[in-house]
Amino acid sequence: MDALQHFFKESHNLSKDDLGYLINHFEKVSVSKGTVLFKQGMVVDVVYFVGEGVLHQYNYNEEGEKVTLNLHDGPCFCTNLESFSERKTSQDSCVALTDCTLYILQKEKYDALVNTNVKWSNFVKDVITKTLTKMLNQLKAISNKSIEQRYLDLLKNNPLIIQNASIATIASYLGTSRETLHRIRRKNILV
Amino acid sequence: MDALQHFFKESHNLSKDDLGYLINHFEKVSVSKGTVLFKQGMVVDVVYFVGEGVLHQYNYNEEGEKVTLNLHDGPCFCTNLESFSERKTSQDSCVALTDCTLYILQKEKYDALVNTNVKWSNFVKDVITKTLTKMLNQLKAISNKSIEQRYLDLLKNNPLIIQNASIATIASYLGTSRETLHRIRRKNILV
DNA sequence: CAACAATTGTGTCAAATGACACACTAACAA
DNA sequence: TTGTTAGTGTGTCATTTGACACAATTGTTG
Repeated sequence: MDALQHFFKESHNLSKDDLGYLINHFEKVSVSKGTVLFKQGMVVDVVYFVGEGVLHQYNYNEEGEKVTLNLHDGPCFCTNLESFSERKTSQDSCVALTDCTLYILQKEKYDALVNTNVKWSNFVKDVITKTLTKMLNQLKAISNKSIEQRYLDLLKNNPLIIQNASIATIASYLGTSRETLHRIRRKNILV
Repeated sequence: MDALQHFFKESHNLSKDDLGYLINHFEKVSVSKGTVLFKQGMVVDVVYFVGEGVLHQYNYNEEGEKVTLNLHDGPCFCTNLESFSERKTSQDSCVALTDCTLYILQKEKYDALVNTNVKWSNFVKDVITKTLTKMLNQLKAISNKSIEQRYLDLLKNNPLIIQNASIATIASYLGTSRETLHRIRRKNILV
């Protein structure tokens, strides 16, 4: 439970007992590269916490092209939130690009946690609030950056993503074409 | 309290009593065009619910250019979430582009609500979850659309935004230049 | 009304991009 | 080994875009 404990210790103040209580809701698993974590058409009834490894979340647009929605590089959460919280079928799929250490939170355990008492409900509320805040800040940051700068940032901050995702996947993630990303790569070959 | 009641009735199941209890946390105000709702440097200690009207949320990038973060067209919530939830100073500002009917939720009232009991804490958690879900879906939708399509969607779904924001503001919101948006406008003059 | 500022409309041009075509390489199976 | 497949590297070209410059229009203020 190492990575998970570390994450909650860093991001939220919890007593030792509370931390133990929380961690008990998760189940640690190791999955190998290529494992499908969820797939288009199913209801995603778990939240994954990625301890180590890289996940690829994607769907297909009207033209049938694969569109990368997210490249998760632990430590972070990964799920299809709408599917999880409203029990809808997912339009996204998620596959492990590397061997991964994951911590699984089942929907029933999640529901039990948020109904324990007001403290735990507020704790989950705060985790979700932080997730939303983080996403808003990322969007702000992105809006001021060129594709090239975003690629260089990724190279610096998330080298595992660069090493394990194909150039086409990264291009789709950055919202550009494979060829343009290749030009950027060639130009920055020394970096 | 019309627009606010209507919003919560539509989006969440609440008994009459619960709806009344919730609504009591808000204060209805009318503001005129040009009113500053919050400003860079201050701590945003309220959440606004926009009943009617258009708000412009923006900040400045490193080059000192105004960047539009959001154009809020009621009914919707508007705040700086990070500033509100963590009492940090805001880097964003927010101005009314039209006369507006707003419903203000003070931070103290918010804190009181989420600490009432597990039911209300979970209610707020669900509102935030829905907000996050909605944003993720918008991002998905945007990633498949051209600037032109997004402009036409805005014209169709949020005509008040088109009517009240300048072409430069809308261009910034869509992530393009004033000139390019003008080309799109000229091309679709008949629409 | 005149003067001024702010916004919008427009043309030109260099640069960036996407689409297409195809060669090259690596990994893997038969 | 050979063939196959997926992924990557590369060149060409039409199109789109952003930047710049400036005209036209609108709105505001004295």
